[in-house]
Amino acid sequence: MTRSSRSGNTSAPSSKDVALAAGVSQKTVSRVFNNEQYVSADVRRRVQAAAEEIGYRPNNAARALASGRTRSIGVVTLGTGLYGPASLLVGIERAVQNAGYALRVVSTLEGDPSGVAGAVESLLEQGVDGIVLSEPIDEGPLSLQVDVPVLVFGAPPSLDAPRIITAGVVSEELARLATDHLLDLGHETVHHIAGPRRWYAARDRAEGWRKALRARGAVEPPVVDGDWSARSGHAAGKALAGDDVTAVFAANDDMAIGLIRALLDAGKRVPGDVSVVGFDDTPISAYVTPPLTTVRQPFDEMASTGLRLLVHAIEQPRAGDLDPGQPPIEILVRSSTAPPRSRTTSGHERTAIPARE
Amino acid sequence: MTRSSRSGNTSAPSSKDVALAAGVSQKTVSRVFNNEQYVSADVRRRVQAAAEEIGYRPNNAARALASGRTRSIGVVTLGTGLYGPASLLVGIERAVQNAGYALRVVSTLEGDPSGVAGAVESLLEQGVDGIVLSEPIDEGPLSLQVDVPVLVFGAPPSLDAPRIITAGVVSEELARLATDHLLDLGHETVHHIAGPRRWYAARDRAEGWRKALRARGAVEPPVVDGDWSARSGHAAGKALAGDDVTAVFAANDDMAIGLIRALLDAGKRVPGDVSVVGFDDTPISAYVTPPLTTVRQPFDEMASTGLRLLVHAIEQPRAGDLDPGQPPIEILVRSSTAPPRSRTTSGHERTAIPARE
DNA sequence: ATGAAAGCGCTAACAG
DNA sequence: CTGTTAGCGCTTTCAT
Repeated sequence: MTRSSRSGNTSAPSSKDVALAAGVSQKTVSRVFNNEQYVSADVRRRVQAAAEEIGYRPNNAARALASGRTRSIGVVTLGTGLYGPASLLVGIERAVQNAGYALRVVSTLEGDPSGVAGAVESLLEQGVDGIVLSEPIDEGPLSLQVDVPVLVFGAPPSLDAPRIITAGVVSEELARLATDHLLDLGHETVHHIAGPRRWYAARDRAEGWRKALRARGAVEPPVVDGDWSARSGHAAGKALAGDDVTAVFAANDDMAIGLIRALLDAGKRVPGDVSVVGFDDTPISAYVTPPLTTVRQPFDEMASTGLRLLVHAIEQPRAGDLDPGQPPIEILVRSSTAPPRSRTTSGHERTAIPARE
Repeated sequence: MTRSSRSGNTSAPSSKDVALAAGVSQKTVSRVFNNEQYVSADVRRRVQAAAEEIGYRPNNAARALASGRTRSIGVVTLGTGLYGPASLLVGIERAVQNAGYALRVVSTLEGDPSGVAGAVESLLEQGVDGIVLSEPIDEGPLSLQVDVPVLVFGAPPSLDAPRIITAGVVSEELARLATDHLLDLGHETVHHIAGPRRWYAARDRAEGWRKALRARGAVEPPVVDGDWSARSGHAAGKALAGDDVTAVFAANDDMAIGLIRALLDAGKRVPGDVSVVGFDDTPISAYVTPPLTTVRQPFDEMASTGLRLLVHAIEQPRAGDLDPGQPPIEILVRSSTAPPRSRTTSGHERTAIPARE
């Protein structure tokens, strides 16, 4: 507990110090701290006691240098507070720790062209056993020579790595689910407020929406572009409020909320005049006015599944890839969606919507 | 086994390989990559070309081992998607990178008693030059022997470190600002929906609210406990809707939104019958119904200022502490607050409750 | 079941 | 301006 202050202000104790104190060789200390076999219980105890006594902490830099492995995973993420990326990062954090790895994070800035390549480069210098690319924006093809496995959320970029794993891309299916819900309620078609086109997620969601419309032979209204912000949803709403729009699928909840705000300001009722579906199931979406029908991405599932695959690729370099499985997806039907007014008598009071699926 | 034979399939190239290729000593390569002076421009160019040519990347583990420094900073954060902690983490990420350091993250789980100590321990093993404790929950006193400077957001825990820096705690002032705003509008008193008491931020906000009330001699209604979620704000709203409440300060925007939902459901109008102020300025707060009056924490400022101090402590161990300065704070007045409906301004003054401190 | 020796790739002193 | 010589604290390999 107490460090000898007087004589040895000589940096942190090393395994050699522990060995000396325990009366064993340095290698034996190493064995104990790596849980290797062939150490007698007695020696193990002595070493542990000595280590505790002098406050020994293994030095990971030395470990990494000698072994070539760091037991750490690096993640490249967009440095933004947006709900999707942030939630995924939280899931990755947890999954990395659960797997017994340390986490190094490098964040990129939207609009920085060399961002992703530089971020990967920096992780490689730091030394990581695997990389998670949670970079939602298409910054063009990367050509990187990476010597560790890479887990990619979003579209796989062109990079040269021993193993590339793609995980949990469900935006398209969720968008179909959302659009189908509105169509099922009887709306003739569904408008779409999309995210920025450079985002993979925005493209996937628009694509899912488009496919749902086509499958029913519904007309495909022009996409309204947003930037994920409530502000942009609000602007889109002002544009849409004049038309005879009855149903809108917004590519995230924030835009849906801005949209609803604009609709209400324009004297429309939601869902009386216009039904709205969001995307994300942000924590407040059930409590806004009206409570928002939305779809939920299984971030934790995506992160833990993805990480399982990545760790497998790290630890069994020659084995085949595991089956990623299919993450569960769901739609949360709340009060922002209803059949179009023409099909009901009174549209504006809080009507209970039969969940249909 | 010798490395770097012509076959080239032997692990990564080292600075020795670069030296060989450039016809200089290994030390000179090191000089170039550390931007040391006293390297002729010509040699510098040759080394850089050779490095590029053979795809050399410095090995940070070796660097760290030899120098005792890692140029990395570790952060302990609560593994949650909550707006506050997540926003602060984003700010820290950016600030750490701007300072030229790498970032290691360890997240803790709410309710895990040994979490923070274990997290710090793990960072110390990984090797970091400084630590950021962005742990919003009071898990009781820590007694840790840490040998690097520590930057703390929230209350300083009891730990033994060469330098402890506390940064940007402005919750209390912001809470006063929020409460004063309602009082200034003419409300007799202000109710408060608080966060969980184990959170420093919750306590600070409740304290700011309390001080504002006392300063005016307003009665201090019992605190309503929430858990930051819109759901809990909703529950609090149901409880409050029966009483003759005219003004509420919620400790975050999510609870404010849940509260408003409950108030509206109970037939109250906001701000007609009840004024509500939130806390955080979440991105959607301007677009909910009604647009929410709220206060904003300057996360980016807090992070960059804190980090400046931390880096200073790392790089100038013997210099005094820098002046943290005061982060700017502001209230965003939107449409959820108004004067009380019956400005009857009864002549009877309420007696100030005796201050207990 | 334990130990000795030899580096991992780099930086830290010193030379020159 | 450039090179030489030692390690940093650990894992590896090979003995015992």
